[in-house]
This record gives sequence, C-alpha cells and structure tokens, in this order.
Amino acid sequence: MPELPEVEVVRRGIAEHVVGRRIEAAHLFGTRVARRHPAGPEDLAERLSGRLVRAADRRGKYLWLVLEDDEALVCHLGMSGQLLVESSERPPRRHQHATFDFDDDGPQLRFVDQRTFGGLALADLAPDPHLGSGHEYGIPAPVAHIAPDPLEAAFDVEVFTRRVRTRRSAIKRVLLDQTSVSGIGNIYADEALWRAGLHGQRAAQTLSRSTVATLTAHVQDVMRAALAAGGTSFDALYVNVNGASGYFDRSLNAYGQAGSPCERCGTPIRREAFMNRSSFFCPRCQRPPRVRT
DNA sequence: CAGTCGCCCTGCTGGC
DNA sequence: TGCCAGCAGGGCGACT
Repeated sequence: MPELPEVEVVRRGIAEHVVGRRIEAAHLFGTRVARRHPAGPEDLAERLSGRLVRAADRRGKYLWLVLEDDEALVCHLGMSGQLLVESSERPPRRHQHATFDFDDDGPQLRFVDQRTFGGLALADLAPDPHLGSGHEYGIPAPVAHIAPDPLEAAFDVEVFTRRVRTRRSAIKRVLLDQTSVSGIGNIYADEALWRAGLHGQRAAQTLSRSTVATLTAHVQDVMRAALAAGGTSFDALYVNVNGASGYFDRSLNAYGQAGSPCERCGTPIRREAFMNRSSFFCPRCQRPPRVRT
C-alpha cells in the first residue's frame, strides 16, 4: 500500500531512469487505467507520444511526470500500483495496464496494478499557490485540491494545527483527509498515533496545540524513517521502480501487529474496526476517549 | 459547507 | 479438497 514514502521512492526511481527521455509511444490496455482522463485512453496515448519527460514531481501520494507545454502525466498508484523500468523484451507483467517506449534504446516504463485503484491522466500544470513550495513546474489540476504533505517545504504546521483544532471528527480521520494534510494512509496514521500515544478516535478539536505539534513531528519522523529504509512492503505488491521491495515493515510498531506486545509497555496491540478499515493501537499507551468520536 | 458513507477492484486467507 | 465470505483500502461521488 504505497503511502508518501513509497511514492517518493518511486519518484526518485523515475527521476533517475525516465527524466530526460522522450516518449516515442504509449500503450494503454483497457479503459479503467485512464478513467480519470476524460478524453479516454486512446486520446491519452496519442497525446503522450513524442513528449519529453522534464522532471518527476510529487505531492502526497500523487506522482506526476512533468512534460513540455505545462502539462503533466499524473499517476496515482492506488493500493497496488507499480511503475517498473524494464526491457520491452521481457514478457508483459500480469495486470500491466500501460507501457511507455522511449526514442532511445533504453528500457520501457510499465504501469502495473493488480487491484486497479490506480490510474493515469494528462493534466495542465498551474502555479502552486503555496509560497516557496519547491514545485517549480507547478501543480497538476487534479492535485490542486489536496494539502501539502508533511515532508515538503510548503507544509505549514501552524495552518495544519488550526485546521485540526476546528475539526469535529476523530484525529485519525483528519490525518487521513488529504485536504488537511496529504500523503498519510492507514499505516502511517496508526504508526504516528502510536508514537504520539494518542488514540485515533480522540476528537481533533480537543487536542492542544502542543499535542498537534508532537503528533505532526511523529508523522514526519516515521515517514523519514520509512523513506530511509526504502519504503514499506507487505505482500510484494509494492515494488519500487527497479522491482526491489522495501523492508520498513519490519519496523512497524502498531499497524498489523494485533496480539504482539507493545514495544513500549508490553500490552498486546489491539485491532479495531474504524471507518470501514482496521486501526491498530496499544490500549495502554493510547487510551481511548470516554466518548468515541 | 462540513461530515459521512458506499463503491470501485482483485487476490489471498480462513472457516466450514 | 473446494467453496465462498471476508478483508485489504485511496479517492471520489453522493448523500445528509
């Protein structure tokens, strides 16, 4: 399940192996992969051919290839998407939904996605309203609605704190809301909450400024640690651009650890349903609120 | 408008 | 052994 660190690992791979190359031909298989591209897969493939890839950029879990003429190929990996750089001589991958050939003799780029929550679209780039964001080519239109992620220059902890303290919903819900802060999924939400000793169902608006600051720092720390380890992997669905799995999953303290002793206090980690998915937490370090939000 | 919910999809797992 | 329900879950449209 690629979240921010995993997507960043993929972005770095694209920057190294794809940026600076010119697309000779794009091939899209099926219609679902281009469902966010209103003009359809044929239009997308046609408009990508001949385009130079100038840069690889990212905000949260959205990744995009900067093309010429202020346009970008926006890519979301969904739950199981992979971008693979490998020879076109190799047999097609199972669940391979797109391939990109370049006008050199190098390997092709492949988009592979088992559960098909991911997708590709061509979009206009517009200047980022966030000051000094570091996104020199701008932000694609389909990404404009999400908030900066915790690892980018445009992220403002003051803005995020104000947002949290006006929200009537549970803090975990706010962490997962990409319009409040982007890049956090179920795994890193649970990990950051565990590190902060906060239960995910605590009402966001009851948290003090310093508690939000601490939580934010834990989000940043756990993501940096995952990034340093090359991303998290569980079932080999996540593979980086060269096909190598990450290994940060060995360091998870909460997510997926139901029944295992908490690293801090030894109490068994508990799993509970929340928002139609699972939450993992230590019932001693992360006291549930009296009134659940 | 803030908040919440259900659906999209495939493969693996566990229970009977 | 085989079958099927349940689970994994990001994002978005459709509601209240």
